[in-house]
Amino acid sequence: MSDAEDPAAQSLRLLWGDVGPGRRGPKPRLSVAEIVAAGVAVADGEGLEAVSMQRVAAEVGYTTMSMYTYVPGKELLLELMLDAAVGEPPTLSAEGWRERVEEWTAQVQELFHRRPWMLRIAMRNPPMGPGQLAWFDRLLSAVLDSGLNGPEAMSLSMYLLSATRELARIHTDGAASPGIDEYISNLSTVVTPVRFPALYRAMSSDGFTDDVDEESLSRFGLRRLLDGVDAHVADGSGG
Amino acid sequence: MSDAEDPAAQSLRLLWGDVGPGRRGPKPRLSVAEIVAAGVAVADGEGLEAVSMQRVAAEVGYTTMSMYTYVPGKELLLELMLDAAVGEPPTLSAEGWRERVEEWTAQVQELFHRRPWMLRIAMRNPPMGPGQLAWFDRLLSAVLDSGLNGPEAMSLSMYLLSATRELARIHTDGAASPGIDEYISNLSTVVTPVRFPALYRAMSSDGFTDDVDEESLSRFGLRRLLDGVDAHVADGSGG
DNA sequence: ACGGAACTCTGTATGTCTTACAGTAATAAC
DNA sequence: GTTATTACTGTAAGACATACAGAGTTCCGT
Repeated sequence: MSDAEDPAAQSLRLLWGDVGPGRRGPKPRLSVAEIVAAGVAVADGEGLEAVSMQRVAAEVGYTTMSMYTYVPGKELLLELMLDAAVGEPPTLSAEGWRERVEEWTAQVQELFHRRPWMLRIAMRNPPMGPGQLAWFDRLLSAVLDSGLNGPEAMSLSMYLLSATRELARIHTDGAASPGIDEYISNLSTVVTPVRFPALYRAMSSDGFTDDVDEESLSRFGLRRLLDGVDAHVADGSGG
Repeated sequence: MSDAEDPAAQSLRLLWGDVGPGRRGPKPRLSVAEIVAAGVAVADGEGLEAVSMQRVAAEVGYTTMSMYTYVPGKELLLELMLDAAVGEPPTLSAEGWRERVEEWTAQVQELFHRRPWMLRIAMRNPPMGPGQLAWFDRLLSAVLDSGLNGPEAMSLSMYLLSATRELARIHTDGAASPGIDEYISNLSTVVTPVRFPALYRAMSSDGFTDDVDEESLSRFGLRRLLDGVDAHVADGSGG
């Protein structure tokens, strides 16, 4: 950590845990992993806003500045937390590829609900550490089984992940804020047929409930997406 | 702005521009709109990180604290900026509903590329001011023309918007950070067939280029989603 | 064995940030 | 014209990231 180093390279090295052996000074009494775990614990317990260098340092029992021995700054710490927080990727037990994709989706949703702070880390660099890649690999595996080729499966997996992630963010936005119900009902006051015709039409149609829960919202889109994959595969190869 | 007020109600009132007439003190020399516009200008020119109360105040030519006369805090200012920054919703000129959805998607992408800071505002409350709703209404209108019913069209529009937004975020993550190419090539070092089998398979298949551009990435997913809609509509009503 | 390089950890300090609070001036209601 | 209400200013408090210098620790080369 002494030499000036490309931030991207630094990010990679820390994410993938290269240590570099045979170092001269005193034995480190801490580790990057411990610090990252402490950060995750703070975020879990008190929210992302409570994660400060001082708070994390207090958590591990060292001074604030000693954190900088292990991690070059807060931003990278957050990246590392993100990758650590995903945990072990799920094992998909369902039979068909479709079912496995749905199973995967349910698992990420569960993760995002358990750790909503993951959805609110503002980053400037593309992270994709080992943890996130492992999850992504599981999804991609299921999607590849549909018969899509490599780039297609990649695109589709990214699309699916993106939608799921952002929907979870929107959902947890609402869950945390009080008065959300009031908010929505106030909103319907303002949705007039002249100003927002489509919205008005959709909201006054049969079977529209005010509270659109994430589960059903996400499911319909996902099903259509997978239907589209089926159609594409049937069209392209089988006939 | 004197009384204690529900933050959600405050949010709504400011987003929808209720002023409340007949006030007693001196005439306001500024307006919420001016302040928000200044914030947007700063974010456009110098990035979201440069947006501080002091910087915005300097932009409009008043003291930092005078901002708090109009806006209760920074977080709400960012919400207002988000809703203002979308601008006028696009007019969709294409014929078929599919083409109009694709046209809409291209327009949001353009918007997100032009103002990437919109994708990095961390919020705790659901915003959905008039600006965002207007955009959403246009999308929903096109989707409704497919034949989906209200809740279905709503779900699908949310799904589509979410995917598009998150893909844009990922893309602009990469675009801003230097050494991204190096990053990716380093990454492929670490993708071994034993650790990430699906990823390895997908990446070594034919026609895989290292740089997956957002355009094609997003397009494939979108097309499958719309195919799925076609299938669903044909299945449900027409026969 | 020993000098010094390299490293860990601490304490202090600086600059930036949000925002609370008190004060001053202006305006409209009564 | 008195008074409540509001706009705006100045100061300052408290949180925060992090630069820097120093003290102590360990290992390498000699």
